[in-house]
Amino acid sequence: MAYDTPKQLLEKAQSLAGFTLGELAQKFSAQVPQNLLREKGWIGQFLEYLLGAQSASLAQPDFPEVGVEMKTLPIDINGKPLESTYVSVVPLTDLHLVQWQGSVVQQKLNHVLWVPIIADKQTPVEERTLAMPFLWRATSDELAILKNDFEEAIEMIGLGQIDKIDARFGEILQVRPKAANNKALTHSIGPDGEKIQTLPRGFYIRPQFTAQILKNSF
DNA sequence: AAATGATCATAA
DNA sequence: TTATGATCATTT
Repeated sequence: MAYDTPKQLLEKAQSLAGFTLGELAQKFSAQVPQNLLREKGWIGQFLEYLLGAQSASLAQPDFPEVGVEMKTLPIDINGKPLESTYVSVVPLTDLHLVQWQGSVVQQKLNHVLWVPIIADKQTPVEERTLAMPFLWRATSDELAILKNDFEEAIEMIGLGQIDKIDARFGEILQVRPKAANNKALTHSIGPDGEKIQTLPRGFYIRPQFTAQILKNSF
């Protein structure tokens, strides 16, 4: 399944609105996990399957043919986001080669298909309901903040300050651990340009910002 | 309650 | 190992 336009993808996604994950799973003979403890990405992967995403596990948008990234977004009954949104890994080496333009973050956030799911934790996974998906692009103001957050993080890492960055950095885009556990290590560079070991990190969008996106879209 | 840090599954 | 898909769990 390939799409000719973002709108075609949007309409496919919108055709799923109002159904529960259990109903959708039954149609496609999929098994819904009892909880997400051991399958935290199940909902996102199931939606990729339903929409026919092909570029699984590649550092590019889910639907490269139309340039759209799909993100599931858990919300409560009032439409408030329940979690941050993972965007991509944070580059920790060869920072001199990294620019906002062309970065994985920029490419993915250029055009996003948000798929909100009413997913209060007390609701069993199979009873969680898809809300109305919508396409989103950042405004020029939002884009400027995203770019600034990205560039500040990249600059600090380039200066060997990765271990000075915590989740409080970034107005919209934050940097948090993204690893199997807190013993997992990868390479970065230290204050004197030497090779160091550090925890892998990811860029995440703060829930306060996705709340604004939702508010502006409905 | 919100924010930060830790963690789980899977593919290539 | 590093990328994807994220949510869990503890701290503030």
